Amino acid sequence: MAFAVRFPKRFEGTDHPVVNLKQLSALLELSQTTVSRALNGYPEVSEHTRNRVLEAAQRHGYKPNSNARKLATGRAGSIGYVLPVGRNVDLDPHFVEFLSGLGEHALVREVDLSLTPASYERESEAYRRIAASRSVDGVYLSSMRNDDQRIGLMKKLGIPFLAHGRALQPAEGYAFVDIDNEGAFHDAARLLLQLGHRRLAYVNGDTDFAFAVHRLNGVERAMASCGVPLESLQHHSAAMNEENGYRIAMTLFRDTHPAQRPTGVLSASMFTTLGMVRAFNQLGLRMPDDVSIITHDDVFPFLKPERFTVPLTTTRSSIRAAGARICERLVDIISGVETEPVQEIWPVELIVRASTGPAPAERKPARGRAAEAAE
Amino acid sequence: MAFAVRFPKRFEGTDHPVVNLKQLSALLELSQTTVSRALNGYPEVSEHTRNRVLEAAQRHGYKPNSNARKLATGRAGSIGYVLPVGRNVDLDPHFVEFLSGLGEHALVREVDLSLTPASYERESEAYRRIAASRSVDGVYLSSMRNDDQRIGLMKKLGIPFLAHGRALQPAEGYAFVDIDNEGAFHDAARLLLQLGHRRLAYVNGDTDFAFAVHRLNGVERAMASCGVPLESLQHHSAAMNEENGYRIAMTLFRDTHPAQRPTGVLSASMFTTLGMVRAFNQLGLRMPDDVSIITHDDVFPFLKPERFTVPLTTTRSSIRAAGARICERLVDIISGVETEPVQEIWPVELIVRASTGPAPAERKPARGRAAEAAE
DNA sequence: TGACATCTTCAAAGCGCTTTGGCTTGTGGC
DNA sequence: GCCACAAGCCAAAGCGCTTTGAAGATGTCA
Repeated sequence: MAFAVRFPKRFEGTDHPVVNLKQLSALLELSQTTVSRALNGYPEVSEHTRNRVLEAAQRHGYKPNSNARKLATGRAGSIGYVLPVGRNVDLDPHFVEFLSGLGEHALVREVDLSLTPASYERESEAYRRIAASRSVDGVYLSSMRNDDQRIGLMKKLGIPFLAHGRALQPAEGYAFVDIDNEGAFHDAARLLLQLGHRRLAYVNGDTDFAFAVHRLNGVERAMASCGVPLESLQHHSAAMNEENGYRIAMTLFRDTHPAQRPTGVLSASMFTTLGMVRAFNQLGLRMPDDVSIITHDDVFPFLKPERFTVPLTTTRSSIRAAGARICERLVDIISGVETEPVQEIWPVELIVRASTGPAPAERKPARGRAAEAAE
Repeated sequence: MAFAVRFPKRFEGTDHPVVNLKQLSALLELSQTTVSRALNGYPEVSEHTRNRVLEAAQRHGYKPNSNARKLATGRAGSIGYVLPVGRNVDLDPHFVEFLSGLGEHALVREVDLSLTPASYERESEAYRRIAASRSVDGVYLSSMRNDDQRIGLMKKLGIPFLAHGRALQPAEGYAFVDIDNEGAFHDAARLLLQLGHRRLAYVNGDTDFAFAVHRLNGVERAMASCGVPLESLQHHSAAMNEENGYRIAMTLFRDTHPAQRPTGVLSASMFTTLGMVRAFNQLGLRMPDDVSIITHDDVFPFLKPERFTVPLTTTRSSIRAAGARICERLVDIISGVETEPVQEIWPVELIVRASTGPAPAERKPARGRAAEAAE
């Protein structure tokens, strides 16, 4: 409640002459009202006066004190995000891309982004504080969980919000921007099935998160409609990093009986795939001859699927674009432009590159290969 | 100056009963003064009263309005960062790790982080606005350039600040946290030289940034003290991503006369190295037999040097730890605990793994190999 | 007992802006 | 000539908090 640290009043040694509204209006021999209105574009001030005011403001470098303005208007001019922190909490590396997109639009709309750190356990407390202290005009949520508590909380607290992603069940009454994870992985799985793959593996993210469940649903739908038994899917769920990708690939390909090994793999992230490819190299498995792989790509400029030794087939959706869109819509929601909660689901492209190909020894149950690999 | 968007007054439909100081003090039949003091830990209020107040505040869910508090105190309770945005601007992926560290400490100190987006060209304008609008108590700077203009600007504007990294020349009169880039790359280069490597390459980041120059200095110092001519260093400078790593490795190893090819390589980032390793695989070069490589590792949990097929020798420094430290010191600077600008330079560990080994054909000027490779 | 210090509490004055309601002035219609 | 109306401007009242200066209550000492 109290600041944990006592800050001194004002910046130290700021001799920089900061002119405020009162002084500016005195200089102009106008009332504060008129000056304020002139600056904020209200109509009840003459063009002549407005120009005088704008010129003077420019010349004296007048900038309204943001805190006073926030107090007077009740608007913060910023959007909030509760940043999950903790010694063992890793932010998604795609967050920088998301931020880039968000920031790009925030620049246009002249809003700031306020990050409130909170441990997962005390998350709801952070939202309560945000609501009560009115420090932001609205928040966006991300990493939506299956039964995300935050949606109800936001409604209860009356905080305008927009979700990046959506919870599992009844997606009612709240606004979100999501991608068609189900469709993307359906299409990806279907491609593998069409190529003759019958033993599929899916290296998924944490299924506490709704996107992971949606994707799994997509895979299963594709399998069902091809008449492939769902039990044949080797599904692994873990944090999406290089390490787990490698580990799971080793489990799937080194520690599994040859006849059980998948020939087609779906991977939830580029980092996961990085680890899997390392495992493939180590095991001497070639793409796509021995194994086909399709990865979801959030578009990360530092690691591009087309730059892999074997360019990767991917389902692609730019998370940067999502960031920009979320900023745009959240501002619309806050400013009352968007009145009914819109639920936006983006289609996802399936981009075929060299990492996918026909299933090996399609018709005959892979005898030669299996024997060879068993050794 | 005006909000680009008109926000409605207050959150919509907030029926959530927000109790303010006035109401709380009325309930308690105390003055606002006393309640405020009780909550903020001032001594001039009796224990009994303080307890009553705290209990009532708790019960009614009182949270001070942050904007009012900011206005009254002149303190923002948050630290700022100007986020570089633009269609072609990519944030450093390590930023998420930095943020994690910063956030962890921000949680302890109860400060928020406010990101103000700005294009590179209008950066200084953003700082001016921050200064005039008093929206944050201080800022941190990162990606320091050789002759960074922001240092002078911060001083002129009177914004308390702390730099992550430092500018090149006279590092006087401002506070920073930096790592010993010079020493790190000196040590790394020296190791390669001690292993007999005589043709070194350094795939550096953009030399507009001071860290890149410091590192280059380190490499050159090591070479000089081993009596290796500086001209022999193949120095490439580019954005640190997979793509450039691959491209430059191809230039160095495929497009260069065998006798000129480096045997020891220094790489500025893990992403760069990812691309180089891809090139090595493609060219059939083995680490460390054909080429030794040392990479700088900021510690990125999604991509670990020890998880490469050939575990990488690295210079290591946790950027997450830097984030936490920067938050800590910035708050100290703001609150007046740190009075003189402290310049902190962290040592960097050199961690030897399998990607470094003796130079191939050390004594005899690599005849067999060269001929072979030439083919 | 009076003078004085100490402990609690309070009323009121900001912080710098926005916004309400009202006051002048000028214009046009009748 | 009078009224209605719009345009342009202003004084003052907030927004919800902190903090100053002062006052009342209580205790202490000579």
